[in-house]
Amino acid sequence: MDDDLKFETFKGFVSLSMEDMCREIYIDNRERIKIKKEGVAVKNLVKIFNAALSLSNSKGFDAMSLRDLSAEAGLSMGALYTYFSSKEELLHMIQWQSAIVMKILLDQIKGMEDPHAKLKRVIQAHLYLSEVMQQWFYFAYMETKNLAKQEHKKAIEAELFTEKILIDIMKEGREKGVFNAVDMELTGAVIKSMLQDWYLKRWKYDRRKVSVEKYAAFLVDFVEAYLVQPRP
Amino acid sequence: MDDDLKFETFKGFVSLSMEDMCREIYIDNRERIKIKKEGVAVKNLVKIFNAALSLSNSKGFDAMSLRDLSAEAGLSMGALYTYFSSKEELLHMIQWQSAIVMKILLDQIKGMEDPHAKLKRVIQAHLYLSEVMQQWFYFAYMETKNLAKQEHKKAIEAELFTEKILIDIMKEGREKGVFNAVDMELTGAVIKSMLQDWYLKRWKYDRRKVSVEKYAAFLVDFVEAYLVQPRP
DNA sequence: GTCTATACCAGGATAGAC
DNA sequence: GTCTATCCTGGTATAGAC
Repeated sequence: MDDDLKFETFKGFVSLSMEDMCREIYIDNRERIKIKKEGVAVKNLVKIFNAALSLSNSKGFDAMSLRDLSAEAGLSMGALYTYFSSKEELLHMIQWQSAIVMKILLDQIKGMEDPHAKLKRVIQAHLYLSEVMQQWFYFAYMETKNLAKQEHKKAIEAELFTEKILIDIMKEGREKGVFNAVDMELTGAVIKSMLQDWYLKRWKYDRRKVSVEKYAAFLVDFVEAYLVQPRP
Repeated sequence: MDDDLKFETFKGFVSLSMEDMCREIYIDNRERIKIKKEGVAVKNLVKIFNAALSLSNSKGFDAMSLRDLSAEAGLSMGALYTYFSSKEELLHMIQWQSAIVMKILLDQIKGMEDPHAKLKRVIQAHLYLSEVMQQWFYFAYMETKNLAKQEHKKAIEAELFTEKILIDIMKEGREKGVFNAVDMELTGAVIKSMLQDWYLKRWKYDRRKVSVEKYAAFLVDFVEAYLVQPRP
């Protein structure tokens, strides 16, 4: 099956480690960040974002005090403020990154023809992406409500964007006669919810020792059963 | 179809309005609450919980200050503290209620024999329940992380409890030979995630004008397709 | 039973030494 | 570039008048 994407392969060609992310954040915010040596800045940003994600994902961004953050990151309060000018700015920096990454999804299905293969690929890519960046995805989901109105709207659009990709694939499959006629909006919505479950309930899948590849294979089966079932 | 439960019917025999909930909370906490006239107490609890759910569901429980709450509920700070003795106690009072309600689910499938009917009923009942108590379910999901360790554990058990119900139905169906052999843990997990999506993404389903009955019918179809598909 | 006034502290943010 | 010391707002909580 050449439409099958392995997790290891995927990890090989995306550069999304904590350091990759922090370097990108640094470059995007060169003017605002007071530290000018890239090496120093990236090293500290890694500490800051690791600490920030870990703390806010366990107790909530709002409940995380900057003193907590300072202790966990091993930097003083003063040092923190050379990387962002307010707690809210920190929130936006984190939120922003996870949104940007979505474009990777689109790349993954470019040039594919077969709707079955395309559906499978988008499910795999979404899960693999959220596996590599679990903390970022979890944060983005849980802290949406804390965003300012405009940013909040953008987050909602990001969710609908993924659904749109799914719906387009279903439409194509319908036109080519390989999928059933179904309510595509609802189908897209529930697929999305099952994709999200993977990064929202890691405690559950970890405990049960379900790998991301297994979950992906299951999900593809599950969805295909509905899309190609023989109808009476 | 006599296994079909209408939303209106369901609403008729559950008593879960805001006033019902607050009366129950009052009775459960008679000693702690300083106000002794039931009529007065329930009236104010309605105001308090309405305000608390609305505020915390839009900005997060932690971000909601008691000054906010006081203004929204139309009661002074002093008055608030006659109903609970700390913000944390308020959190627990809210969290506790939504857990208790779960037992209604079990009642709903008692005495049913056919696995198909049972599955349908549990999906409908779960969705209807979360429809009537949307704010409570949303709160319980989003604020789990703020709970003390022990309470947090209880919340997780509640999630696994619902899955257990689903898994038991699948087992029964498997034994009776009416369902396929599937990975029941994974299937239970994704059904749960789709049930949760209904109360977590109300903005989406409202916007698309999807009724709870329509969503329920869709979900039943979707799941059945997987459980009874002809296998090669 | 309810309010106002106030105590007290934690949190975000910054100035200035090193 | 980083730290310590400090400012001050806004949060939780309570005392005591009505």
